[in-house]
Amino acid sequence: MNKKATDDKLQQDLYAQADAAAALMKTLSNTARLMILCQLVDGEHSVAELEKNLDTKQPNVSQQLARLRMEGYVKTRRDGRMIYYSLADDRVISVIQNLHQTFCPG
Amino acid sequence: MNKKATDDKLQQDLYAQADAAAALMKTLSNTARLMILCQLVDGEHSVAELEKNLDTKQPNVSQQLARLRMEGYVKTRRDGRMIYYSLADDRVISVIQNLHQTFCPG
DNA sequence: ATTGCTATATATTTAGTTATTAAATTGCCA
DNA sequence: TGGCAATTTAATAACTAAATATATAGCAAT
Repeated sequence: MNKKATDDKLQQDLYAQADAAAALMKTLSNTARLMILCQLVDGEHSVAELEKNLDTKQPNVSQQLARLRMEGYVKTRRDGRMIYYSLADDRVISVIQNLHQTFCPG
Repeated sequence: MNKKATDDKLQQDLYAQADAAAALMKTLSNTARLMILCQLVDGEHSVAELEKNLDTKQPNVSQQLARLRMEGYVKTRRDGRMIYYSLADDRVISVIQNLHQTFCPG
């Protein structure tokens, strides 16, 4: 593989990583989703618990949770009629913790 | 101030910070914008330099730069006919560096 | 002054997102 | 099995962003 080809491969990887990062950023770009993930950093919560700390109605919470599920950022566990959500992606934890330090210092 | 009022105030601050963080996430949720900001972490660059490493056309780069300017995340310096961009917000640097560690480890 | 390059702006079309209301599941318990 | 509670799904309306093409403006050299 010559120099140019190596460069192209590095560029491709860079784009792939940038796309992945941008996709995560898009997921975090909604206040409700961001706060859901924040709450999940310290462990699992039921939908009702999550909803309590959000300024939006329950079906919207559910819609955002559905998106987070589909994207693989959270996983669920059913116990009776309650559904408990928890984080399923280490990168999310890293980014959320960094955001907390950056935006809520002290 | 009673307990409830204190709680409300904390909640308000939390929402305000969450909104600010979500707004930054939205800005970073576009691959072109994200890569522009990545490039600026190690110092200022002209539009032409930035464009070279992007997989999009010039008007789009310009459009994204305009948005970054408007949001106060970058500042510009003119030298002749070139305009040099650099970062203007410390929180962006923090988040980008964290993303780099998270998505481009090693 | 006009050619060419760099940078930015505008317009249009297309696509995606968000929040809301209403209706539908799913599981528990009397 | 009838009813309530928790959650999801569906449908829609209002908003926001994207890409593309095209146009404008500043500067610099010949």
